[in-house]
Amino acid sequence: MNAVTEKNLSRIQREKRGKIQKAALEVFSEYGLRSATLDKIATACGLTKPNILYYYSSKDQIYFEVLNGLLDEWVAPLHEISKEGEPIEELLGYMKAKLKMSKQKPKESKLFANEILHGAPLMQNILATSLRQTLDEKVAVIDHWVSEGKLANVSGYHLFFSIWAMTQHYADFDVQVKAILDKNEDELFQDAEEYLTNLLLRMLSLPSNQNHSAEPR
Amino acid sequence: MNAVTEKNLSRIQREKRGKIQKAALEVFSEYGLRSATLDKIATACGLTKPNILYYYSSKDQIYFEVLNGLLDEWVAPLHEISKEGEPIEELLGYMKAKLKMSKQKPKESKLFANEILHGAPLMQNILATSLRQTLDEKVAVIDHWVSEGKLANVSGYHLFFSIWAMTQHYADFDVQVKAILDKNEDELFQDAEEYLTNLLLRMLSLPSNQNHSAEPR
DNA sequence: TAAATTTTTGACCAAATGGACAATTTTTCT
DNA sequence: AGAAAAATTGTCCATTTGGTCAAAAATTTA
Repeated sequence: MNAVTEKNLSRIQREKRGKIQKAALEVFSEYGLRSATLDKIATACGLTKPNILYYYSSKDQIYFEVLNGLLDEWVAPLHEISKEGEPIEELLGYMKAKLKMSKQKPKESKLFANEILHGAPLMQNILATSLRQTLDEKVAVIDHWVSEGKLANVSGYHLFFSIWAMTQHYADFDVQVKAILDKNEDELFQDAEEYLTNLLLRMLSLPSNQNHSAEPR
Repeated sequence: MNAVTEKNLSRIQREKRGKIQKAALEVFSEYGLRSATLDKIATACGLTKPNILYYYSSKDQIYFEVLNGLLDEWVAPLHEISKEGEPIEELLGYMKAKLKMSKQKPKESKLFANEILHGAPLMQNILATSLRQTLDEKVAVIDHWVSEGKLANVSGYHLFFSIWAMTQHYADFDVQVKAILDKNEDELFQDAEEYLTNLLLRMLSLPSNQNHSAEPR
């Protein structure tokens, strides 16, 4: 396998495919698969429509590539949760990583949100196998921590659901959030982090364990 | 004003418009505004496309009517939060009302989610005025409760964001939830309610206030 | 029951859009 | 430089789809 560069692509191939994917992310995240048009993507990346179709065989394929290209990155923070770490620290770290992604990658977040919202036709399989397996493992870690008395007794699955929901909310529903709060983005996410840190600390700490060592500002 | 029936519509008018709106909700919530077609709506309600356009002047108008028709119902639980009530009880009640809506009206939830996800072109104004005002009032109530020492010190705005996010997650991302958990819907929402009740209790109770009277199962 | 009104529909149109393709231009290789 | 390969584009096409319209059918009214 002559693997000089990723997948044996020429310089031009790599550049153009990169441009297309970047533009496609913009357009797909704003409009969704169906409402996005090749012309919009073409304009966004300064190529012509037939030129785009020279690099990707169809609009659907571009969408698929973009989605898949982001998947690993999207799930990565989950893998960082370490059995060996201090439970609450690990989970706070996970929340913060997810919140950071909402701030820095809102388009990606919206792309996934839209896909799942409409039945995840391209991801259902991955959700039910890969993601599920990873999550099962992490929930087992949480159960272990709970049984060891290091964490309040909570459902690991629902804990993850709520962390996902609350952090992604700031990206996916940013229009609503910004319609209600005037703060600039930095302030907003700063406040959100404080709020969520406090929330998790209170929810996950054992009643006895006077471990309320929230970072002082 | 001859207001015998709603807006002076004949029986046929009322029936057909109702059918169309119901079918439109199905189709729009599944596909979104752009991907939904009049033909799909027509099939879903057993009418022909021109017949639908006899009752509504355009596809956009149907969408607008459906969205607007649901708005009040959607915000209603917020108004139920009473200044006079017991703080934690009021907020738990709100969460439960929202969770119930996720269970019983997932299509409506998805419709709103999709609209906001794509910039809320038809609702931005309402979000920034009506919803914002209502929320400001309720946040003032929360601030009041906090200042009176009846509630732990939390940001009212972020509290509402997180309640929205966590409850709607079970409707909007049901595909993902169901790919990970095998439970049937009743069990799932029962577990979610327990989890969220516990979460809010722990987050909102004052440290001193040994008010952990979670409902025993 | 006959006229007037409302409702329904088949046929049709124009715009939008994903995609095909042959011809041309640019780049790479020898 | 010149041939070969890769990249780019203008043009075109078929399908989808929102919407029109005149005629027909059904309902209401007088």
